[in-house]
Amino acid sequence: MATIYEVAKLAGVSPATVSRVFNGVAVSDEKVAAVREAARQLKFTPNRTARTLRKQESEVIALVIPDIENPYFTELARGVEDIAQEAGFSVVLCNTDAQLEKEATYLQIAISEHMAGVILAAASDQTNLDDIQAAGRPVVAVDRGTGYDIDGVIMANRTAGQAATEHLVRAGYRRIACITGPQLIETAYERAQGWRAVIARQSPDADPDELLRYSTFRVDGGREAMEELLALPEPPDAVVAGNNLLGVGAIQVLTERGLTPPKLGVAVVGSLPFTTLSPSAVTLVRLPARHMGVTAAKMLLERIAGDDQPARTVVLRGELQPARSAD
Amino acid sequence: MATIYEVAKLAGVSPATVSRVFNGVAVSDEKVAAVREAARQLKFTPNRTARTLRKQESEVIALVIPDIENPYFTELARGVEDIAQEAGFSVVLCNTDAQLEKEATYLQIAISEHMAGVILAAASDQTNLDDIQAAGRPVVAVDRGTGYDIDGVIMANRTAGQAATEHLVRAGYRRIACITGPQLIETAYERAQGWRAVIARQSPDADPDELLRYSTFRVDGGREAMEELLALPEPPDAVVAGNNLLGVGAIQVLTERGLTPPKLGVAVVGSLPFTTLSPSAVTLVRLPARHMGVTAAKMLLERIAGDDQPARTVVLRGELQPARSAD
DNA sequence: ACTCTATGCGAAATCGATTTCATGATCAAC
DNA sequence: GTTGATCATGAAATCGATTTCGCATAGAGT
Repeated sequence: MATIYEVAKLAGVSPATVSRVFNGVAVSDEKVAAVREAARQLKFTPNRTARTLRKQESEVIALVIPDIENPYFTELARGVEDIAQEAGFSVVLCNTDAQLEKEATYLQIAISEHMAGVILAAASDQTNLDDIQAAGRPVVAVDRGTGYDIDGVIMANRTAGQAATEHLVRAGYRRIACITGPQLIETAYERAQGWRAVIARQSPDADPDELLRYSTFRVDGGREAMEELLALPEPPDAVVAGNNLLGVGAIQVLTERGLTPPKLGVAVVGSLPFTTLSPSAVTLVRLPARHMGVTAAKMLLERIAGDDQPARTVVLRGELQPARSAD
Repeated sequence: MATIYEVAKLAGVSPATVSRVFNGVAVSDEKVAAVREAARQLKFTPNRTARTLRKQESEVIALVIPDIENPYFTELARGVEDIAQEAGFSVVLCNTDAQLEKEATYLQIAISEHMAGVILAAASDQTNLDDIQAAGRPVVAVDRGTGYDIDGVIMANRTAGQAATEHLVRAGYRRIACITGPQLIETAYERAQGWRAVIARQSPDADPDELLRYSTFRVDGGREAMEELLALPEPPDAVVAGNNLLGVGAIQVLTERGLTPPKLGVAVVGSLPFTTLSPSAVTLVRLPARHMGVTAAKMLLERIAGDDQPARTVVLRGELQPARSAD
């Protein structure tokens, strides 16, 4: 816990010079050597708090996500972390539980801790970014939009929902249900829209909503919705799950009832990283979560560096990984 | 981004008084009102950096873990977060990838950002805590020990390994293998020791190491080890997986080969949160990860509050959840 | 030889809060 | 009525780094 003053005294220079040595400003070789030696002896580590206070910026970026227990978001986090690390930034992970209040708290903290920027997977479209924008901190949206004109990286959700559904159609399924997340969450809604478009084309007469379930983006939600669907007078012969956890829930229910895919067709928008199912039995539209994190982090770093071009939105596509029927 | 000085001026008081208002020190009612009103008008939020610098402590605790993509650790993180939140602390999650170097970096950051304390799942037993101890910051070990005499919360790993193995024995399996994590990681080693104890009792003549595989604590590791075991001249009829991800990997391989449990018996030390397998087919020794986080957070908060009783170690037990053979 | 520019470096100001210290006011006690 | 204790309050010091400013020295240009 040595300070710059103690190092200065030991090295026989001024504190300013010590600071210069550690910030790559021109200092004579002999003084550099003296300072480094003194710093080594005292185990000097610059106090980041003081540094941040003076410079009015820190090398920390906040990653604000709704569910840290969802592997999709941890994968995203890995992407962010890898890029940030390289650039000398550290990442603090903030879990909002999809609650606006917690989210607001973390955004305030980001401001008052002078964090360099924020990557935000918004809890809803109600998120208020006025304060953080007023503070001049860059924000990059991931996974979901925010209603503000800021940089963002999103998935082609509608397309993904469509691809998943179409693949089930091609595989011969005829009564395809859809389980997705809360209706007010854009990703959930869009994926359902993709599903709906295919259904409408396929069987224009059917009431689409009969086989559509808005739920939570969690395993429980998938289980409940799947059970509801199976209890219908005329149950579906296939289902599209709107995210990884819904897929897990749905498949759990199916497995328990002996309806293991492909007996009942399952397509998931997202990956099943820890599935113990034979990987070939379920159709996936894999979402490049890590890549989303990487892209967002790069954009944020550019903004932090002062880039002020107009806001960009990057759209990433999922990759269809079809189930192989015979395995 | 108003400062305390601006608030003071607007309210017609000194900055000291503004600080007092926000820290619950006695101030006359009228001045309190004036300050609050001024703060409201200016949207004043205290600058945490300045506060931290002056007070030499912050309301942030670091949670340092080896693998943020492992649901075991995210569950632990949830436990920590919930308790910390209640107490007004925020948690920053630091992912070390099981690399000593990254871990050391994060520990340095914890010091130089004046974080209030650290909860650490050590990357190995080589972790150096000298600096952070010298800085007087409390550290609580989770999941794994550290070689230092500090508070800790660990699982009864040996017992868990034993329970998992015994259950397979009772279920009638006779050639039980074990896949565990890196030998130098205490949890991996201990769980294997539990397995070994049962095997030694059961078949004293057998060479235990033939059926023991040290691997990584990841899905890949489980896959590889399982494949190796199946390729043996005399393959096992059951396997104990040393953690959740190894279990996933092993089961994946088995499923691909039509050896779905319980055809080949599987017991996992840990949970399979996102398994799509019928939950009853695999024996689990569930580890209370969330509870571990909760306990660790409470201990850390006590230390932060100044508690200096001798170091405590809390041992949590896994809970056997037997596979039901007929389902 | 003389100006001009560049460069190294120390003194001191600065970031924004907290906290110590001193002051003056209020009130109870004797 | 004096002493003493208590309390609200402001001025100023403080936390530890960065950065501005100004000075002194060195080297380049004519």
